[in-house]
Amino acid sequence: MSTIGKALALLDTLSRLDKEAGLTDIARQCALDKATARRFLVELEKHGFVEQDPDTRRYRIGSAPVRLARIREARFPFLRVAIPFIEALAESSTETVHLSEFAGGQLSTIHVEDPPRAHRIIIDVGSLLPFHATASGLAFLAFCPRAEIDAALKKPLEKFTDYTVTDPRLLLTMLDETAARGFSIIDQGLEAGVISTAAPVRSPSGRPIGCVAIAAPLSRTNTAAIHEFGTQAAAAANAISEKYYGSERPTGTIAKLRRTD
Amino acid sequence: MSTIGKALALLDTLSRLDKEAGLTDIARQCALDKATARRFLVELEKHGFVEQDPDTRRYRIGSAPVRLARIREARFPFLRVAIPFIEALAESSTETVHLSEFAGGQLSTIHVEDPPRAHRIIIDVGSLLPFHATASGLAFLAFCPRAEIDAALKKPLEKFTDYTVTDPRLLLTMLDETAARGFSIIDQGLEAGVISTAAPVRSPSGRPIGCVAIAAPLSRTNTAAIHEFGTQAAAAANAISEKYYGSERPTGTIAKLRRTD
DNA sequence: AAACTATGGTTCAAATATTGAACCTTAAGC
DNA sequence: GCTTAAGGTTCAATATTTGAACCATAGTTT
Repeated sequence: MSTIGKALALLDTLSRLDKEAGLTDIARQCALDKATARRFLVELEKHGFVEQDPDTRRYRIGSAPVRLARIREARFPFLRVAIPFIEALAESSTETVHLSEFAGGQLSTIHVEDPPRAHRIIIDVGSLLPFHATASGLAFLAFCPRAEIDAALKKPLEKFTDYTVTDPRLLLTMLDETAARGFSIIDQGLEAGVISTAAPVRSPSGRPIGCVAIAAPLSRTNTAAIHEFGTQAAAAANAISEKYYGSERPTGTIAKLRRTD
Repeated sequence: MSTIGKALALLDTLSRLDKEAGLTDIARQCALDKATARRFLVELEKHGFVEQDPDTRRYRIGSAPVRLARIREARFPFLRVAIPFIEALAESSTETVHLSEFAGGQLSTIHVEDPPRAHRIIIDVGSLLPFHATASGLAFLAFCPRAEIDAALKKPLEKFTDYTVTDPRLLLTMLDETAARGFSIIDQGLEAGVISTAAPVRSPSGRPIGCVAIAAPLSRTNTAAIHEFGTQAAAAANAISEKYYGSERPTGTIAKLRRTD
């Protein structure tokens, strides 16, 4: 792996820790030599990507990403555009609605709207969504080129619950259904007792950039309700896509996209 | 320079461009070989720090910084804490108030509040503040250890206007005045017709982490008004510091800090 | 208080990744 | 259909990265 990759992986690891971490800790978590980790941290600090607390000597994410994020959001205001739709969907569905974005080969949760209910699904911003075990992952993959689907299904597929589907053939069938329907459904794939449905937000070229998903307790849903949620998620995803990219629409139909890619 | 440093410098350059840029452009702007720039971009893209538009093949800042920024702000909510004070100051002073943060060896503007007046100073979020030519830069340096002051004044000091002070000896005197007074004043150092005053937000250890600054048209200010603004900026900076770090106060007096560092 | 341990931080020869001139490919312009 | 320019790739030469061993400091145990 390149040096840059290792340094960025360190940054990612640091960001996923619950709190500030010391040098030895960081080196261990990243499987790097202490000297290497230190040089990376010093270099990242020079550019403001990490900060070292002068008292505790522990490291934390710096402020450079905040500046970059502002620029990114100013030019490419995905959150700003999407959040109103997510809020509306949370209100109408009275279930947890979350938005994910594809970046760095992973699908990450970037926003969550909780419904005002005592019993609801809790999802954290920043959490990663496995492609094979979440509605978002499936919805994302279903509209990707075949090569990327195969690549994703070739990796080891972790079994999170008794219901997690890990058979690539079966997953392919589910992807076909998702593509045909326009939204995915995953029954307890990541967490027991939770059923989810999701639809992709796509760029004008048809490529998915993220997903809108609704997660509900299995105990208070039925097939009809889930299909209704899926339809609503797909509508929200399309609305976000349209607002985000202007009135350009994804080229071609879903079926055509899957064939030509 | 390390590979990581070069890659992060590329990211910084990309963020400062007005719009998305092509490979050749980026390579030229960063003084890198095309092959090198490409490898960096590919590596940065893998981790979500840049994105390549699939149609135009141009590159832009990716979404990874947005995720990192969320984490940073959740753990270290500088903007969230500071903005109310900046807003209040803009309202009471009826001039442009801006907040800067030190990161990666530079002082960058991270927030600006414009007053509701037709004639006002315009400052962009993201703009860099030279240490010797801005009130923020001076206020920051004045509370830094002597070694850092010397390092900053040793660099070539650009003359932005006829009024920019570039004599290190004179600047040192101004820094002493700033430290004694608690806020800096710069008369047309960066832009003709603009006078500014600033005070540092400091961590409990006394180290500046950023500045609160007020910028006003020279034509409608006088010495008394500027001193009043300076006092207000210092009060806001201290209030931010206190709220941000809890009730811990910067250790020692200003004079002591300057001597012992 | 001496010995121990854990952490942050540093060094330098050996190992490895990076570099860039030259090359290929594609697409637009004429 | 030729020319130009941009994106992208290759591989030997080269500069950077690596990590075992080291030092320094602070807290803890005996």
